[in-house]
Amino acid sequence: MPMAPIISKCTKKEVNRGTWTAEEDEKLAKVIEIHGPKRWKMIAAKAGLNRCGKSCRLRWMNYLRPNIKRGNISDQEEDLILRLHKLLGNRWSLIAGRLPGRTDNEIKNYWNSHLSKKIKQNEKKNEGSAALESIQNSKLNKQIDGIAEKPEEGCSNRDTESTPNFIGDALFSFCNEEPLDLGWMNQFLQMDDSLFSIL
DNA sequence: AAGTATACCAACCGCGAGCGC
DNA sequence: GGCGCTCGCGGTTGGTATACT
Repeated sequence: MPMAPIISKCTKKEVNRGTWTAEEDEKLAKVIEIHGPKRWKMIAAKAGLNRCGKSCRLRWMNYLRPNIKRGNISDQEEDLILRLHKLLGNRWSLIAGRLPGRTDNEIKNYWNSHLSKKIKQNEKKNEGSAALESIQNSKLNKQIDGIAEKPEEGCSNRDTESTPNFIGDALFSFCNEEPLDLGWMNQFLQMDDSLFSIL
């Protein structure tokens, strides 16, 4: 019978909860600078924060980490979220991995507060599954207009036949690459329609 | 101006996977 | 193999800001 220690569940009564203060952020950042973003329990202790490791990790991942982009999700990012969600479902961390500077929490919040409503509205309007397509296509058309036909450099040596292996491979590769610029996004937007048709 | 509803987002919670002992 | 610990993920909650009546 697994009996996890109370402390690991962040339920210790005397642990701080709620919004982080600037002072706490500063302390946490300093410790992470020295020890790196791992061993969160140790980091929480070293920082002298009355927080559990889990809370420290979350704060770092969603707020303090370098290169975090906040707010103003662009049309292009929104479209990418819609498409990746269609491919991956609620795999927020995977989706966030394709959006440089965005966190899984932010994407999840954005989805729950904006996109899910939008989709529901459109489903009502269009009566069914064609709704999502219409949102995506209207946006996609705007983008595709500007996309050059030639493939991105660096992908030219791939076997581009649409075999199931290639698709799985491609998806896997997209999910594991370092975040790229709009070139990647365009490449993805060009090819994921073929993924959908086969999947 | 005051009260209420809604939107947004930061943070918490529970769970499962991976790892070392 | 069992156990404890750490980490990461996705769902949910709660506080605050803003809009509306």
